[in-house]
Amino acid sequence: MFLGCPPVAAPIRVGDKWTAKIIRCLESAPRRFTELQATLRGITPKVLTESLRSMERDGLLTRTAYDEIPPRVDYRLTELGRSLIEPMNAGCEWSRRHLAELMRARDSWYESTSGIPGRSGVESI
Amino acid sequence: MFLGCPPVAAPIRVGDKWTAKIIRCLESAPRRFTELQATLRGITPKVLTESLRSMERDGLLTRTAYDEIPPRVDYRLTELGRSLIEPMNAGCEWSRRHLAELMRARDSWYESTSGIPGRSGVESI
DNA sequence: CCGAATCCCACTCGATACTG
DNA sequence: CAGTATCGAGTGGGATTCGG
Repeated sequence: MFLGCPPVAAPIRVGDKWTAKIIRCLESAPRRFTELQATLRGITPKVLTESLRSMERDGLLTRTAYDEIPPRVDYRLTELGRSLIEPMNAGCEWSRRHLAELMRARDSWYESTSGIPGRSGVESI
Repeated sequence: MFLGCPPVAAPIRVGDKWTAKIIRCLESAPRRFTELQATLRGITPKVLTESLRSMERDGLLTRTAYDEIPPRVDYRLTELGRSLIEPMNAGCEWSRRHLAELMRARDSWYESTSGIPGRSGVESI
């Protein structure tokens, strides 16, 4: 039925917990590991490393290690990574316009069913 | 640092495995449970039910049960759900333009590192 | 400073079988 | 037809500790 419809890698790639935030964090300038960790409050080094490696693998950012003591590494967006900002902004714009309505729907659902909280949270980036 | 930046519910909501596909499936007309199940090849009744309930809870679609025998239920997008198509299309457009580049980066990463496959697959909708 | 190693939990998703 | 019940695998993410 949807044969020929395009793949939709972007929401999947960006829909995880940290990728979008990392891109926002690198939008204006390259950052060092510790800067990212400080900005992304709550991320552990392991998860930050995994996320950065995964994004590097997909060509969204580059990792540059300087041979100094103490060691220094910085991460910067590639053009490919930067190009994701546009669809991300489309998602943000949707949230700006419609998130309140979604939250209202969710609240009235819980009122009427006394249900337990479900999936799909809301994150700020 | 990013205080005041808008929440980004859309990629999170749509970034799961089935939500985007369900929206595409309901884009042109309401569908019954079995129609959805047939179109979304591979989804199990349990997961389809969970997804639909979760989307109903968030006001993305409505569920209508008709008191007939055999039972009949249909699902249709709300205006809120329909409004998600626009940012979804932005993600699709990004994939159309850049997915090949991402896959190339991923391939050359594996060539150079003999690494094991990582996260973030690619889905067609 | 920038991670790697290890352990662990929660949660999503799927397979299978059953029902009003 | 439209689900529900149960079980289980896989994975993303987190806590903690250790190393170059």
